[in-house]
Amino acid sequence: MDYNFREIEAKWQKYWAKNQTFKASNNSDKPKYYVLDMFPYPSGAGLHVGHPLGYIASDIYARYKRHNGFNVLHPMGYDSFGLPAEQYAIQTGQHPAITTEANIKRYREQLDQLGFSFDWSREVRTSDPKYYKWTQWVFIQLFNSWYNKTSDKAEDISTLVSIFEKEGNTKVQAVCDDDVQEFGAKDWAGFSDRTRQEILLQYRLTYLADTEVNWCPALGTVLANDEIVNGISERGGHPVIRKKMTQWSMRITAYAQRLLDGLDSIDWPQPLKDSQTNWIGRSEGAHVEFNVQNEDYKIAVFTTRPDTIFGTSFMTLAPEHELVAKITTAEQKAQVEAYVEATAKRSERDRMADVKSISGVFTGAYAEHPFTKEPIPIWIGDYVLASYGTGAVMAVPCGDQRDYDFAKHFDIPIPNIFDGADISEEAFADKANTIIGNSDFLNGLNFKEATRKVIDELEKIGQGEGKINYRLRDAVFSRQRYWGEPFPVYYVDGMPQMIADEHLPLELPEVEKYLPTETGEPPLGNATHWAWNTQTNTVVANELIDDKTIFPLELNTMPGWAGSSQYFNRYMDSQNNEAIYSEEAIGYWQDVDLYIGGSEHATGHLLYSRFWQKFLFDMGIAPKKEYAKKLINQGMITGTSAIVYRISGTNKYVSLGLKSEYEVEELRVDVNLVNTSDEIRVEDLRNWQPEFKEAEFILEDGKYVVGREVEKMSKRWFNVVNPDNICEEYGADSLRLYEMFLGPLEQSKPWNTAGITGVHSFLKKLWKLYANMEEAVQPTADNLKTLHKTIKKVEEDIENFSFNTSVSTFMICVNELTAQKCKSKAILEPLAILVSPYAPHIAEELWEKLGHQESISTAAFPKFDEKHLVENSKEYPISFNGKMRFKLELPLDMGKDEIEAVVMAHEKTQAQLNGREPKKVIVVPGKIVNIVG
RNA sequence: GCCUUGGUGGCGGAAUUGGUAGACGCGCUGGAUUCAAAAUCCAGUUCUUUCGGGAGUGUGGGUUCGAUUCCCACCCAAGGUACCA
Repeated sequence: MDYNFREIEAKWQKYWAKNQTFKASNNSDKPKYYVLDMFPYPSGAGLHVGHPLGYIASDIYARYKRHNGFNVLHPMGYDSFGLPAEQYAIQTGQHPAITTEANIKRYREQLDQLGFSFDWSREVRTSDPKYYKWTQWVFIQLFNSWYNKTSDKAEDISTLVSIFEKEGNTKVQAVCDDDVQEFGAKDWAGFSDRTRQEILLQYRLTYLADTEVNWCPALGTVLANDEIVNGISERGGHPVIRKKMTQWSMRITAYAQRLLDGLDSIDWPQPLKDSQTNWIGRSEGAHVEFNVQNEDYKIAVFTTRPDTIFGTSFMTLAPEHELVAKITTAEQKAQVEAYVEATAKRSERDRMADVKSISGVFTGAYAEHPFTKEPIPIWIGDYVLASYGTGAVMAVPCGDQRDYDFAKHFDIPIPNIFDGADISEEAFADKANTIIGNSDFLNGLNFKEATRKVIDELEKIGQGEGKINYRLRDAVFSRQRYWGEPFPVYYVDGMPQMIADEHLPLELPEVEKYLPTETGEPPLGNATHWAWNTQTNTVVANELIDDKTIFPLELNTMPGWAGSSQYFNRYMDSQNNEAIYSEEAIGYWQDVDLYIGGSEHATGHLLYSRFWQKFLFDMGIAPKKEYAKKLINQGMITGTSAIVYRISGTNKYVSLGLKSEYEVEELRVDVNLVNTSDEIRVEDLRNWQPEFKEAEFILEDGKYVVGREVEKMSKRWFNVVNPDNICEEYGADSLRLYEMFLGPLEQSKPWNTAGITGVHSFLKKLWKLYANMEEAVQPTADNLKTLHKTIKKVEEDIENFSFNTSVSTFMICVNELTAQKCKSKAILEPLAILVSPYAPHIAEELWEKLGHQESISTAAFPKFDEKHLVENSKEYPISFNGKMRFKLELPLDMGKDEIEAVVMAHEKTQAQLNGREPKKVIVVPGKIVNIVG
């Protein structure tokens, strides 16, 4: 009987679903193992062959762990809030929930078709109110918390209130806004309720703040940096300005140090850890305050080089700095204002990317050097960013290249404060070789000594202190979108109030239009029923708002990363409606053992989710500080575009081999029309798109051959390959094997469907092997050697996530067993288990043929036995000067001297030496012989 | 610029601590089978050669009996990222 993969795969997919084969139990005597994939955004385009790469790898690992006696949790769900569904809604009026539902259905069909061992009973969807109830719940917990630097963890806000009642805020060590006013216990007692709320908001882990955003007035919305090209919106080409907006923020900066420290405890790829480290951007230095001459203002700066303070010859403020308007002199006013306005039009990314042009304006004001009391001119320049540090720089041109360039450009003096450094051409930034000179009490000191000394002196005069600064900023958590989680927040007298836990979820309201309102409010401003009745605890019509018992609700929604920040924990008990998850569930599963996903999430999802986990840990809601022990990045699969060549100015197309004879244009055509030999059927092309209908084709050898180009898989290049067609033609097992066979999991690699015939015929050969199986036949020594060699290699490969080499190993194994005419059940039975994580359908079918009633998924993984691999001779490579020239079979127990004697006496050795006398003979028993000379 | 990863036949890739470079598969060539094709099977396939051999893992050096593997310098590609003070 032939290998009928269509029948087999359908049969076992049905079996697994019916028997809930992969349903994981929350209590078991077996050790637990949690394998997690990054859940997909269900886009309208469906899955392409790049998506399943990581899912196949994690599925192999999950199945392998089951064979090794683990209780495996392997869930899947959907990150189903997002922009594309909203864009589609704006265009068509179709509710995003409907689009999303349809897309999920298609994703599910495609995923099912690939035979993954997911426990679908635990599925989550971030857009499902039953799920986002808990996203809202975490938000409320964050609101009700503050960060206590003394205990170095988040605590309930009530502990902060009792500190305020006892002693005010002068002593408390808390992470909070920069501009909090000091108050005592008496003050606190006298504050109105509203004032208290305002103060507490400055300490909460999620808080309202005015944040700078890229505002596009024409689109009525905020844009991300990458949605802006050359200062105008990518969509529509409208102007974009920097604008302050009141938004929710997450005080992730409170966790900066712990997020950094935690990296040491997790097995994540080093490049990923590096990018998180850089993103957090810890730098040690000093906070220094400069007085403004003749004014009562102070300019605070952060510097990593306080040792160079005597080299300060000017200061630069970010154009947005709040002091700019206050200190600018009348003569400079026009120039400064023009510059500030020009800067507001540039995006932050723009300003940062432009390294070459130097611009800035003198404010006319002077600061005063803290030690020399000399005047220092204050400039503004767009190379200083308001959002980093204090938005002001003490410029030391002799020690910093940017300051140097700025000084040169504007003819500002460049005093040299380094002993023996030449600064005629460029700044001297070498900390290690710094000896300070020309700097009063710092003279003769090196970087470390000078830094310590200057910080001491700054503290003495009350104008500075040592400080650790982080590049990491608090994360803006508001989005002016419809298709996201609503905030469980209503406003009383402008102050945010949380809806009580028991009334969650607060569900998204219906709206007529998904665009911002005419007054520039977010889409939820279009809702007619979006007010909170505090008596009935329900959403009611807006016209009922009386600001006594009925209040307006928050109009922003949460960002994309909200729903993905704790989903890995929710899977542990995803159907629980009473709690985010039960203590028993998380007590059993603890954390993710293996997480597989793309590296593009390095500083987004993978950082924010670590932050939430640490918060949940502080609150006693999660038992682990880090939620994923091990993480692996899968590489991207690139597409191989197909190109046809049109003779310029005609409707004639010429085959690849003949294109050099003409002047041609390259056109990309659908790769699915091309066969494995890069030939395209002209008739198919005519039917594909109207422009080819009447075209003329110039063939070579009666064929039209296309050109190929490797590039990102994208609809616009027509190079997207869907798994569906491949499953139909070759089966899921072939696709699974082929995706793994392509190359190392972490590397990006091009897709070319042609090669799949190799793994497909491997499966056919495997199938054939079992057709002649005979129960009674005893395995030969060769059979056992082949089997155990394979067990050893496959086991090592899976442990090392080297799935591509296992596929080769299977091929070698089947080739050898076929050559040996192996019929023994004692060999074929364990072989089926070895193959099963990779090609589960065929493995189940063969397992059944072997006479088993139960699914192969729980069969124990075969045990490797060294004794079958013991050899007693070795084919020694005989090298001359390191180059292998011939081989010689010798017993493994032969000694060094004896080997040398045999080799030297050999006729081929003599022929190689051609009369020369060898200088040296290296013999490594069991490995190699090398003759030098 | 910086950080990270990578560079091996026509292609995807393999080579476990430095020890036979090119496993395995695709493609290609030849053959068997077939009326023919598909499918299947067999043989060959890094380059070069005077058929003895010689060269060869991005480039140039180095360490070593021996380097794809270790060290130094450089080139190229991909991804990330910053006027970060």
